[in-house]
Amino acid sequence: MIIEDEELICNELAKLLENNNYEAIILKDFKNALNEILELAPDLILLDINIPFINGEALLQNLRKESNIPVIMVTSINSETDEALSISYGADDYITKPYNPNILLLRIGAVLKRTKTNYNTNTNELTYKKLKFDSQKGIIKRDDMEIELTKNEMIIFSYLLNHQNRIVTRDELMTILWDNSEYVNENALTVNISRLRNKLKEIGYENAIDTRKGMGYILS
Amino acid sequence: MIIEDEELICNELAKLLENNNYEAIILKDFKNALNEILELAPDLILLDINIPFINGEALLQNLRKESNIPVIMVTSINSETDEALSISYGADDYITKPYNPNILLLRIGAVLKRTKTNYNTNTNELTYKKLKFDSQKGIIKRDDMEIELTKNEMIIFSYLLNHQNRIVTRDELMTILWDNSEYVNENALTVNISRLRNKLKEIGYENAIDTRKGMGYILS
DNA sequence: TTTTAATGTTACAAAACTGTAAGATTAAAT
DNA sequence: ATTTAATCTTACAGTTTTGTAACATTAAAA
Repeated sequence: MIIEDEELICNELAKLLENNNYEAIILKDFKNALNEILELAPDLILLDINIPFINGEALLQNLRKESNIPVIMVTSINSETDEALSISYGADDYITKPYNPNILLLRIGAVLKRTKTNYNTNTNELTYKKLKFDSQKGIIKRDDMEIELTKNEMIIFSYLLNHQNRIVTRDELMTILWDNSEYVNENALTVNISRLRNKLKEIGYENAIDTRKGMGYILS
Repeated sequence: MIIEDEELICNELAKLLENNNYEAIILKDFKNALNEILELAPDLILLDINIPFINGEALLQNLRKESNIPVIMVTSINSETDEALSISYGADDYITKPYNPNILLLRIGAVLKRTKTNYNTNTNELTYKKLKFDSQKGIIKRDDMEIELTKNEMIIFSYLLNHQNRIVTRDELMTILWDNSEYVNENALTVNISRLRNKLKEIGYENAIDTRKGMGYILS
């Protein structure tokens, strides 16, 4: 979504984006910007701070209360001052006019890469293989199947998910579950792992958690 | 933390940073980079991709599995090609050599601003006033006080926190709590709100949740 | 001021969660 | 092949969580 008052630049930008396989929307009704953004839910916003009727910074601030849609700020101020810095509060990137088209594309690509998931404030979903994990509600969905995790199961699964690449030791898990792992039965962890595995099995993930005897567990 | 092989540039950078009230560490042992980073836990990393012994991209990828410490990629490739784009996977920003010191400072400031919290994979903390909310464990801390929320309380509190600026309707809360709000007693929500309020009171937040009769609730 | 609908509180029982213990299974080491 | 330590499974009981119902309070409307 392009938010920019100079029509010439708008069209130029839209053409550039469309030539590079992006879909471009030009926002016209500046006064209703926030609602338009939230309704259209663009993947990324190019926001000129110097547009009439609205204060770009304020718009960004208000937007950030509702959503983390990536925003690249466009400014015609060429100075490298604190002013330019302040612009970037809450923005994912910024670029100064006149911009080099290739650099702009590069930055758009980079921002999209690093924010490609989870930019709605309320979705806390992580993805693993084909399943979706809502770490807020503790629900895992796969196709039309769904399981509900308890708090402990959630903590374990989140941790394994965040460390997919390596073996997670039992001690680590004990620590994140109970902090002072001395007061709780060693077996409590094993039982919780067992319960988690049973639930994962329900949605077809028979061997998701792999035991490495003497070392720990790993998501496989 | 500066990861860069040209000593001249290293020192120049360190001086620049220190003159601007940052603390600079220069990484020497490239082969042990990942461990050093994780141990020293810098607030931000300036990473040159073209350093001997390690592949900057691979290092970034491995780092990203463990932590979201902000990384600004430094590249001497001046071309605006896909190559440069690929560099930015997982990086928070990138800059090409030779860089303008002021622009670099600007970018460092911007990256720090937008990532100032939560760059460890495992902390899910949101902040509201003086309290810290770990949405993973459902724990709210204020000073040395601490309360533990149940799943329902967590869902409500998270939602209010993510919509601090506006009134949240009872219907919205019913929907996020029970999806099909018809099967559950209207009063169940009221009771859950009540329980949440009691807990918040325990840590000194007497009137955190404000009732707007006929409209909903708002965090005040 | 009185009425009314919305929201709050409390107590309670059903359901879910969780650590323990006892015995079973497994993989590595001898 | 046997032993051993690590990990698993199951049943159980104490604890926590949760929706309901009955009654209380509040703010807005009449």
